[in-house]
Amino acid sequence: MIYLINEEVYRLNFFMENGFVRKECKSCKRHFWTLDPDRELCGDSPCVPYYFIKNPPTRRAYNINEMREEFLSFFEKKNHKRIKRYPVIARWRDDIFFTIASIACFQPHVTSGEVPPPYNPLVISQPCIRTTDIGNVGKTGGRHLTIFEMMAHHAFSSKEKEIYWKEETVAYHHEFLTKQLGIPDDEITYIEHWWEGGGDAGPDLEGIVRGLELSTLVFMEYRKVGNTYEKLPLRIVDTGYGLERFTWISKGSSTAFEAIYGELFDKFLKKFNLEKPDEKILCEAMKYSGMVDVTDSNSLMEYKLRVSKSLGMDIVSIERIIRPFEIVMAILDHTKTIVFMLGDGLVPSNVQAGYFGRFFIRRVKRLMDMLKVYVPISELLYMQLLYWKDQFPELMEKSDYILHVAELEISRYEKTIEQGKSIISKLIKNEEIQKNASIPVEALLKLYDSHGLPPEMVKEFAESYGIKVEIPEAFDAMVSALHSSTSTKKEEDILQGIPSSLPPTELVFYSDPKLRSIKARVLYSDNNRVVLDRTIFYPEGGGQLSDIGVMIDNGREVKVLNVKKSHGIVVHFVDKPIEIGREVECFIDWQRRKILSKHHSATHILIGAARRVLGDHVWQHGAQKDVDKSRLDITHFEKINDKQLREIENLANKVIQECRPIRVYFEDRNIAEQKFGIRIYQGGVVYGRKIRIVEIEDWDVEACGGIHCSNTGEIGLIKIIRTERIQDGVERLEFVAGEQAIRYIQSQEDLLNELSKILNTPIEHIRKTTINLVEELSKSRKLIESLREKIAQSLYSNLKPEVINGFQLYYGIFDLSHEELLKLASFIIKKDNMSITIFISKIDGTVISMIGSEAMKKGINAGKIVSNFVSMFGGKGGGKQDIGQGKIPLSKIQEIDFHKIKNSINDMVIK
RNA sequence: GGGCCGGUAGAUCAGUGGUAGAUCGUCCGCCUUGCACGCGGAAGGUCGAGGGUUCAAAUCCCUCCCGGUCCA
Repeated sequence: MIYLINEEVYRLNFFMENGFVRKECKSCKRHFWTLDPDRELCGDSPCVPYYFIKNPPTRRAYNINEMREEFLSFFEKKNHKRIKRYPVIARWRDDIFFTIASIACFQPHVTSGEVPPPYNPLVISQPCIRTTDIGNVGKTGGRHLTIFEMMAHHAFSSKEKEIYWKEETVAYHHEFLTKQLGIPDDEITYIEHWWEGGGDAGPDLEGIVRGLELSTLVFMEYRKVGNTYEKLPLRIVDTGYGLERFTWISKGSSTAFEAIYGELFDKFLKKFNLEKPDEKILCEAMKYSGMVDVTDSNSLMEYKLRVSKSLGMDIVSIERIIRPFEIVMAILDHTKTIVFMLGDGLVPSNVQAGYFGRFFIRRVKRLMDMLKVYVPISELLYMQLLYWKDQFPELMEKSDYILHVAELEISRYEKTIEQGKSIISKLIKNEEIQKNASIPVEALLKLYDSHGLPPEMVKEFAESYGIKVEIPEAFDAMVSALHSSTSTKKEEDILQGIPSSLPPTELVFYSDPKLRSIKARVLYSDNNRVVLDRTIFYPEGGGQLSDIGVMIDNGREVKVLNVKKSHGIVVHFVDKPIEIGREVECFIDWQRRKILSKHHSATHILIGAARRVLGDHVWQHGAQKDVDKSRLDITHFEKINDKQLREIENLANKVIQECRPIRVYFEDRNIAEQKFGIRIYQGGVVYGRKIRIVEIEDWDVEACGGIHCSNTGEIGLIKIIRTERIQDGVERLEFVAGEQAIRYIQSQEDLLNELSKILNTPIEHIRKTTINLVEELSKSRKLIESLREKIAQSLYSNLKPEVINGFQLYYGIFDLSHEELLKLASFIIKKDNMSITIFISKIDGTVISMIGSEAMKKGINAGKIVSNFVSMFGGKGGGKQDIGQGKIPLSKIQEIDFHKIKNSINDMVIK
């Protein structure tokens, strides 16, 4: 729906009064505003090459720190409040993993109008991570980066309060570029554009200088609803000034990376033993790199030809010179991304945001492999940390964690690849594959899906063994087809059929959490649901189970089985209906409530303890508070060892013994964030202007809707009962608290007592006794084995075979076990290759037959001998040619007539 | 959250219902001035745990534990 876009929205007084003219670009047909009436092109790449290279338009060169400061202090002077950066991991959002723009820090709560911005107007330089362009990083000289800083000034205007809007925004922008940086005003073009993102939309202007888009000035005022746009309650100035691009243009260096990383770039080159390519080649290559549409191979070829022509060199030679340099740029970019991700507490994992941490680390490793260099990744990351330490000191504080975890990831990756190679070499021994000398697609899919081996790696490895591998175009689609059956379960609508006119339920469990009973009026009821005007029943939420209890309706007891909340309405699930309009008396199961609140408070204590023991990267990943036991999932990069577990447990119990107060209160969202930081969102995304804070004094603060104890002392005791790794990077702690902890310890004690009785030894000796027992068992096994050999030997010498047609028939009923008979038979057939044996155990009716190698060649079949035999005596059994086993009922043993057996074997021999 | 693959000797793994194996490593012996190689021999196993099916389970079924991996 483009009806909102007309040139009027861009026709600013600022342009009119300052002599700008509106033109259409001859190349891309976009409209733009300029002070140069003769200009025909918009000035953006790909319509023009970068012509700031070796030709910067600014008054002077800035390094990245200087440029950031220049921007922030400029807007401070214009009455903007400078605010601190947000983490690159967007934990306050449930729709994105990373902070992708400065405005992302304020979505959705501020942009929706629900929560006021922390300051208004404000200025920020926000590090952002975008993974979509990862494949292009390095190839475009710096147009694509996975991590960049978005400098921005934001103003949030409402009907009540106007801050500023388009005119001032463009004026500020223009003043910053011209007066502050010294860019000639006729070199700046403003391209008209329409912006949409995250459901919001509005017109925007892109600020372009010498082929480089420096900034985007978005005027957010619509929300996209279906196919139409609705006015937002706020009008938001959402600007984005690319710090790296401003720095680049001010230096006029051949690539942005030289501008961003300065001497770090040279250090990386030195580390990899690479020379910087000839400046002339580099400049020429990068000048046109902005004109490449990386998704279009024609455009790429065109670009190569153009560079080749202008340098008078062939494409291959240029590639050979430029390619390693491009890879180093990608490594520079990715290692910075890794430092920020890990520094902001990301734990690499196979899921969600953590997956990207792993992905980037593995990618750096692969890039180094392409360069055929090996430098420990931790060295590169440390160089990044040193480079950024003055600007982002908080990252250096996390250096131990960052370096350790990155190396850990590398070693995991190497292990996967190593194992992968052995899996592939085994696979290619397969006959079918040898015959066709190629690996089929299904196998390729399986290698990736089950073993994580990228098809490119399989191809490279298999082809070194002469096995061809063809990777189908649709490989990714085929992978997702493998998982197509995955169903996303829909959340059932608990309010279905309930009139929407009902008022929100008054939540008495918050205002008076100690109340055990209350009278309330029934506003709605059907067969299994009741809605009241007010309730003390805590609904399921925040990982805490609901209260249960009863409602008394005029002496009649109605059971409350479960309670849920949706859109402010608390729905009680009950076992029978109640007449609407009745007043009922509610009683909650107080014992259960007490245990649940203990478990909930214990969860908060534990996460505080885990963070102190394991590190700041520990975040709650999920939690469930049940009656019997509870569990807390936390992010951590390796298995929690016993010592750490004890430390966490001890620390948690220390907090309990200190009887710290637990305060629960509602707080303004901005104030809470400023006071306690993003860390309060352990339990996930929380909505609303006022949020409910649960604060354990000097220990843990979280935004949480649960019911808690008022003092840590009430919990009494926390016992962690086990840990489990539920996925990479996420550890589950199962624990019990209060009475449940005591009960647990008692049951452990019962177990020990029982063991003590069984082993007939005091508890202190159980350990040693068990060790002895296991050793004894092992020794006995060996002894039995050797005795069986001996029995077989001695029995053999006493056995006299009967000769039938040249075969030696050994038979008999013995007081021996199954295993002993096996030994005996196997001993005989090794000595006598014309032997046929058939033995029966008097102990359990086992029948064993084995035959010598020559007898086998003559067609005797031990399996058949046994099956014939057992069928005669009502047993079961069978086997292969060389061995048969079976069983007959013990009662039949006295009926055994060996003549019959001999006859049946005779039949077999004659056949 | 939903799949898939795997767990057998110290290590790497083979073993599709019928006597638990191979290679490397270890130890002993031979050969050798010595070492490496070579030759001969030996030790080394709760077949991840528990339950079930079966005359018979490393093997089939169920539950659990551990590791790897993919998708959302």
